[in-house]
Formats: sequence, structure tokens, C-alpha cells
Amino acid sequence: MDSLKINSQKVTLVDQVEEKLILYFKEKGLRPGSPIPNEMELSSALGVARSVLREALSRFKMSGMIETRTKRGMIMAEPSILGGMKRSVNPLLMNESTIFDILEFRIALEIGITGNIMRNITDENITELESIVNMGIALGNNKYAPISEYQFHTKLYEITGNKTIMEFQEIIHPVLNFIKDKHKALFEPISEQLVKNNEVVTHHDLLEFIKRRDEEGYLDAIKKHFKLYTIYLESRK
Amino acid sequence: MDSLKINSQKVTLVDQVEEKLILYFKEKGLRPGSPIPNEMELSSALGVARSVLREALSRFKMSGMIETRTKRGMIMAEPSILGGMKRSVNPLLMNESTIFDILEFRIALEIGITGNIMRNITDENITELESIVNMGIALGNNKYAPISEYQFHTKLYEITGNKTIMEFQEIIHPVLNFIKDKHKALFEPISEQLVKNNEVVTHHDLLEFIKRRDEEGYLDAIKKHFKLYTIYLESRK
DNA sequence: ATTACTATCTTTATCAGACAAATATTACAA
DNA sequence: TTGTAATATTTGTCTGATAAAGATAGTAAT
Repeated sequence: MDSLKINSQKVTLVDQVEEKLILYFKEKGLRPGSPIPNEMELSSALGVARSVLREALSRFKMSGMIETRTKRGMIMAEPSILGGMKRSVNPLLMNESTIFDILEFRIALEIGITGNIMRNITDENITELESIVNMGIALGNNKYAPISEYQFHTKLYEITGNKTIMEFQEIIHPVLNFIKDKHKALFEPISEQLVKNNEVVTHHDLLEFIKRRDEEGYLDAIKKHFKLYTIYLESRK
Repeated sequence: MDSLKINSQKVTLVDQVEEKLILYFKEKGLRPGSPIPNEMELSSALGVARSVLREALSRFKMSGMIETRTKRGMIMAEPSILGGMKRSVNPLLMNESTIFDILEFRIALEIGITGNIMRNITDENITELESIVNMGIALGNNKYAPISEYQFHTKLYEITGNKTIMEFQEIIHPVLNFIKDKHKALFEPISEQLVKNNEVVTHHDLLEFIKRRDEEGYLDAIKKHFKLYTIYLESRK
């Protein structure tokens, strides 16, 4: 019966003000640094109470779209597109399908940056990757210590030199941890099977391909590296 | 001298309330649908005025983390991770490097979903892609009509069946349009060169690989399809 | 003329309190 | 048990007020 519930999507004044302001900013062609009218002016121009305006502005402040210099007025700022994401990423609040979408997203992205990595890789990067890999092995574990795991992949993203990609990876990291943790039992049998078939691709293996600048080999390897997850993702469909 | 300016990152009460609430939600292990205390209770528990609390809540409402059923109370909702992004994506406010990061991000992602596409593709999808491609050609243009261009790639994302990826693509779409429009002149010479070298990969070409379920061929083709941009992106570094 | 100081003004951050309207709850009637 | 009316609750919105940070302008001192 729950599906019958009417979606009370009431559009509040705050919502409307938010939209109007975005239009206003775009129309005016405001750029980062541009000052915007003060609260009194805006609220009276919009015909709403100052409190309503402030609730809308609060949203912009969160996403970094505007900045207020206390008592001096507001200016436009450079919002990081991902800024708004940061705070709301909470695996506990996501439904499972979203969580797995994110896992799949991440895998696709990491496969997709293969070309970038190969174009940008430096000898220094390789040294760094090497020490990360060794650190993982030093722990004498068959699997990677979570830190090494994290560092290795983070370094790969870093090599792309793409800040947005890096930021994205940072943001979804907790989601991935959540999956690994919560669905451990589901991955275990697949993992065992891969080990048995000798299909496990380690960070060390990946690094070998990188060292050889073997893009095709790396591409194949990174796909296999994620196979544990892709097999599971496929099985869910 | 501007760089000397002290970053007046004053943490307001609203910011603090926002953080506290997130902690509270996590600690309580609230799940989508869980009711949360009413405004009076929250504000007095936090020791702030209701207006301050409401500014913080307004942020959560934007990102879809909470929903308020007017006059009945608030409940936790399922935030779309990308929800917060939507409104703040405004290419006019981004600096160039971010814009090109996003372009690069998108290309990596689209290359990365090759495997997903090949795994999921159906005959029906192919028919749809065909009609989109034909529509583009029907316009008799050497390049794609923007609508066909958009539809073709959107369909590819759709085939992955990954809602988060689709949403992401929707959100960054205006940024890509912005680039194409604003930097047209920069791409033109590269484009001409590609045409001269007969290196242009059309949607039609891509579709052929898809029809043949030729993953390797498609992967190579989609990379070439974006070569116009990757060449430019490389040249910027 | 430049600097130092003071007074005043502007503007955001925060608070307090009010009312309307939608919904839930309760009490009562049929 | 069902239908109706009265009451309470809660969000959405408004008004108005105060504090404090900084801008501005004026004045005094060197």
C-alpha cells in the first residue's frame, strides 16, 4: 500500500527562491568574485522574507557557489561540482542498487583512465607505486592491507593529474569500503574461485604492465583485477 | 596582493549544526524512512534558534537527504549522491581547468563503460541506436546534429543500466556543451587534421562495432571518436 | 600629506516570537 | 463500525530586533 502514497512534492518558497536566484545569476552572467546584492535587497526584490532567502542562500553556501564575507556582503565563488556531494554521501542512507551502481561507476572510471595513466606516467610515479606495493606485501598478507589498497589506487588517479577525478574518487571511497565490508561474504566464494583458477591480478602485476608501458596488457590486467566485483555485479542483474 | 588575503573561513553556527546533524544521523543509524525529531526539539537540543536549524536543514533538503512532509514531520530520505551537484553545475562559474577535467572525466568514463555496454547490449538497443544514427545523418551534416549527438551517447550510458552513471552524464552535459561552444575555434584545426588523415570515427562506425559485438574494435573506435578532445587535452598540459 | 584614531554606517549572523495552514489525533455522534 | 467535529501538532513563512565585523568618513596628530 505504500506505493499508493501521494508524493507530496510541495514546492516551497525556498525552492522557488533557489531556482530564481540561479536564473538570476546566470542571466547576470556573474563570475567568481562578482558581488551580489545584499540580503535585504534580494529578499525584497523576490518578495519574500529574509529568512526564506537565507534558507536558499544557505544551500548555495554549502555547494560553494557563493561565499559570504561576514558583514561585507556576498560574492560568487567557484563551486567544486563535487562539493555538494561530499556531505551527503552516506552509504547507510543509500539503497543497495545505488551502492552497486557506484561500485560499477568506479570500476568503469578506473578502466577508462588507462590511457591517461600511460600518457602521464613518470619514473618517479613508478617508484612511488613500487613502494606502495612493497608496503602491502610487507604485511605478508595474501590480500592487500586496506591502506596499501587505497594508496595504490589513489596514486593511479593522481597520475591522471585530473583533480575532479581525484576528488570524485575520494568522495566515493567510503561507499566502496562499505561494500567491501558489508558484502564480504558474497565476494568470498568468487574470490576463492579466482584464486583457484589463478586469475588473481595483484597490484604487483599491474605495476609490471605500467613499468613496461604496456597499455593493452595493463587494460586487460586492470579488468581482471576488478573481476571479483564485475562477476558479482553481473550476477545481480 | 590578493593572495595574502586571509581566508576568512569563519565557521558559522549553521555549518556547525550541519555537521552535528550528520553525526547525529550516523550515530543513530537512521535509515531512509526513519523519522527525525521536529524542529523545536532539534533546535533546543542543539541550543540554537530555529532559524539556524532550518538553514542547515534546508541544505539537507536540497541534497535529498531529508524530506519534510509538511506539518507531519521530517524523515530521512535516500539522497542521490549527485543530487547536490545538479544545481551547482554552472560552467560560467568554473575555472577552465575544472571544465577540462570534466571533459576528460567524461571521456574516461565513456571508454570505461565499453565492457558494460558489450555485456548488456540487446538487439532492441541496436535498433534504437540505429535510428538515432540515421536521424543524425538525415540532417545531411558532416558533423552530428547536437540532438543526435546527445541522444547517441545518452543511449550508450542507458545501456549500462547504471542510474548513477546516467545521472552523472546528465549533470555534466551542460559543461560539455559549454566547451564545445566556447572552444570551437580551438578544436577546429585539430578536427580538420583528423578529417585529412581520415581518422574520424563516426557514430555509424561505432555502431558497426557494437553490432558485431566487437569489444576490442569498439574500444579502439571510441578512443578515436574522442581523439579530437584528447589531443587538445594533452596539448594543454 | 600621511598616519592614527574615533565615530558612524552597513551588513551578515543569530535570536525571539508570531501566525497560517495542513495534517494528525482525539472525542463524539450516528 | 463509520463519519464528523474539535483540538493539537508541526512546518512554512513573516516580522522585528540585537550583536559584531568590517567599511567609511571625519578628525586629530605628527
